[in-house]
Amino acid sequence: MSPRKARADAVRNRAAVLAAADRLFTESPEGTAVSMDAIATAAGVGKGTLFRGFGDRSGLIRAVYEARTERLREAIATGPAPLGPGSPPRQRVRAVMAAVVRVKLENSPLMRVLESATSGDSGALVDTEPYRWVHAVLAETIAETSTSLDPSWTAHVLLSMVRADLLDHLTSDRRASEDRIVSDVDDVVERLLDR
Amino acid sequence: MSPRKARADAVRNRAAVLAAADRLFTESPEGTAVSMDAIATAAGVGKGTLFRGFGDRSGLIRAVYEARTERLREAIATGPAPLGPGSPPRQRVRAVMAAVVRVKLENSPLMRVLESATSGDSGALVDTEPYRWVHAVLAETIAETSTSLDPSWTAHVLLSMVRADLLDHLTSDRRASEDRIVSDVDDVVERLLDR
DNA sequence: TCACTATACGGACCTGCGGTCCGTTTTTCA
DNA sequence: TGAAAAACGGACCGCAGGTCCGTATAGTGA
Repeated sequence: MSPRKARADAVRNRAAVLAAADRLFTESPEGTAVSMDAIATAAGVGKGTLFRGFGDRSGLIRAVYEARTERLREAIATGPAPLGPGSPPRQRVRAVMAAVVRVKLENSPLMRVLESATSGDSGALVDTEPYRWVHAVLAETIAETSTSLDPSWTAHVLLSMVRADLLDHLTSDRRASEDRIVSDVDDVVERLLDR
Repeated sequence: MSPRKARADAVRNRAAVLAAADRLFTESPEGTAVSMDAIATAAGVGKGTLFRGFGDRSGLIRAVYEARTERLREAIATGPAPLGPGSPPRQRVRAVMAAVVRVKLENSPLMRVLESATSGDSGALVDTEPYRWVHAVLAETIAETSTSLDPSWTAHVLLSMVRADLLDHLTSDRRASEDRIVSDVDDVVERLLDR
């Protein structure tokens, strides 16, 4: 019944691939595509190994993304206030949004890749597991608030204003600093949760 | 000096290509890619003609998009109230947003293609000419409002909540009707422009 | 320690697509 | 009507995602 312990080389390779992919996505100059071959080569692994381990390109990207955001997800799911579940609703929504903005800005190339990789085929970003998860957390928290808006819709609105491409546009094309963006986002959150 | 009148066949072909592309993008089943070859064949034209006339794939998509939204842009730029420039600011923002939502919902496949085609390479949706144009109109109109929020940022927020993929998600996965979405959008607009 | 088997490996290979190129055809204009 | 300018179209190219299968190797039982 026990399906034999996972092979050591497979585990090693998976880690190597994730590390290489993370590095390439992050370092590759703005708007440069990163091919699967490049990732395989950088990881010192055959292409077959990539596809066996992650299914397809978007699977790999998702895996990298999940590795990068594991800590944040944990902090939100089980951490202390203001991110964790114990916090007062409004504070929590604001804290979560601020954290999301910071993570997206700090990993902007990866986030761009993620968001455009998922929007290509049938599965939109919005149908993605991580999106659904944050959306659910936000919606539940918003529901505990006194706002008269629909919680689910409001959560979508909040998340849509922190899409990676928009954030990127604000930091590059304009003079907006990270703090400024966080503060602008916060303004909108307060508006929407007021009343 | 006068650079010879445009050739009749070129004009005919351009129209045929636009029509074929529009039809294919609109009719192709959810999540099915439409290749340039397919468009060329459907238009009864060689592939070279496509690329000569529109530069590249995203150029073609943009052209189709612009043809489809010409009327709306005109109504906003020079039309009567509530869309046109004469209207009271808050009314105008609300009207523009409602019109945008309706157009996006009615042309959802095309809008999806447009938004993902532009987000692929360096140019994000946000750097696109049509986006910049609506954004400018909204920002200017918002500036005439009594809101304390930053007009440009607010305009970005408004536009981000009507991205095609989100709208699609709301209509398909949930039970949200077109009217419901328009009304939800309107709620947010009012919140943001209040005070 | 030594088979033996399940599992993973890796890179040659396939396919489809965006984009280019250039010999041929059509249109325009004098 | 003839010649030049402009457009045509489809063969062709390179690249990237994804598959396949013969080979290598980690685990397992004796």
